[in-house]
Amino acid sequence: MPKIKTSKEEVLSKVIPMLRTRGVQNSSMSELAKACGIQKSHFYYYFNNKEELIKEVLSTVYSYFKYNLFKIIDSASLSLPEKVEKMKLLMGKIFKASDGGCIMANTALETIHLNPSYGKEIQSFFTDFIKGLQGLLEQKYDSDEALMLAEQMVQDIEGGILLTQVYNDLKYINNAVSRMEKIILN
Amino acid sequence: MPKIKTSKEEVLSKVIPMLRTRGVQNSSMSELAKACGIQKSHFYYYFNNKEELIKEVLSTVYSYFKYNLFKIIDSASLSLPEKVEKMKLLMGKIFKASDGGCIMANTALETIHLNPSYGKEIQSFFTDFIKGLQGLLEQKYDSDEALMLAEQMVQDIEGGILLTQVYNDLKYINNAVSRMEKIILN
DNA sequence: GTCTATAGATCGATAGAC
DNA sequence: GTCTATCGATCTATAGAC
Repeated sequence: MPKIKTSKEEVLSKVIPMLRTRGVQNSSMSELAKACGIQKSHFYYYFNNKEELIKEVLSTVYSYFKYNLFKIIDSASLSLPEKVEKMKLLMGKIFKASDGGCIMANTALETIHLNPSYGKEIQSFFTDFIKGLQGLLEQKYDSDEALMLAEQMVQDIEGGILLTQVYNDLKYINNAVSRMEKIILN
Repeated sequence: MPKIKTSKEEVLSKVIPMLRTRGVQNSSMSELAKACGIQKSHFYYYFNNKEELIKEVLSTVYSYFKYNLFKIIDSASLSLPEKVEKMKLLMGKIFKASDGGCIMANTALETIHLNPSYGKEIQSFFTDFIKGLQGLLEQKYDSDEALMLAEQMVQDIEGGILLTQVYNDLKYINNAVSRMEKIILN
């Protein structure tokens, strides 16, 4: 029997798009395992239970987002338009609308009133998202106004992700991103 | 056992807040029945299956929203500020953030990639929501710009409902509503 | 592969209104 | 005696977990 090593990272990367489209409650451990090409029992070798799996998924997404976001924002070499362009690419990766939208928003709405244990990661994600945009805006606006605008942008984008899925039409998320770009670049 | 008549409407009204907070998948027929003070089996006297129950819930919410929305928008006797004020009240009823936010958005994100049968009602809801706001805006903007602004408002509000739940802080939805008010009233 | 709990769903029975 | 609202018991499938 050849031992093919499946890494935890590999499992997580296969599980994330599944959870993003199907949601937490609608994804059974069996389905998730099958999507990874492993036995369900092997899943419990990596994760003690489903809740732990979800937590690791959320913290994986969060870490990835946070690292790349601040790499852009804090870069000394990038111009503002270049930063905006890279932000758009990053958001495109995180918010695959055709693929279920924003896993943070989806998980928040699905679980927040039932299992608060995911709340910390979700809050951190949105806090950093807002902070990142605020940072870009502070080149042209004072701190308070930058914060308010950043919050508005995140709301616009998340609402756009919702409508994009409801109507299966990318224009809503695209419009939100255009508005963001226009305000940041003046 | 005495014969106490429970109406379908009564059942729906008790089930709606439950579904709004807990979501579709997280609300079992037993729990829903218990919340109504009836046996699970009696639920199937009113609804053939869970899917039918959810459909009736969504169409109840949609009908209520649609009727009241256009009663405000199309009123000949109300001034624009009065209309905005009444809109705010209506939205407050539909989007009880402390009670789970927007059942249409929640259900959309939870089910859209799994059970498209709820899609029609959800789309109609958002279409009317946008149309209503567009109607108010057309007193001051041309039709195209009014539509774009209305879409932006809905996205801002829905994103605000999300953040309000994530942070348990009403400021996000309140800010979105303030922005809406300001733009409509100039 | 097996455990246990629970999901959605169905059935038959019963108590009263007509 | 039938019709209507209700309940308790039960079935089958599948969930998470080991």
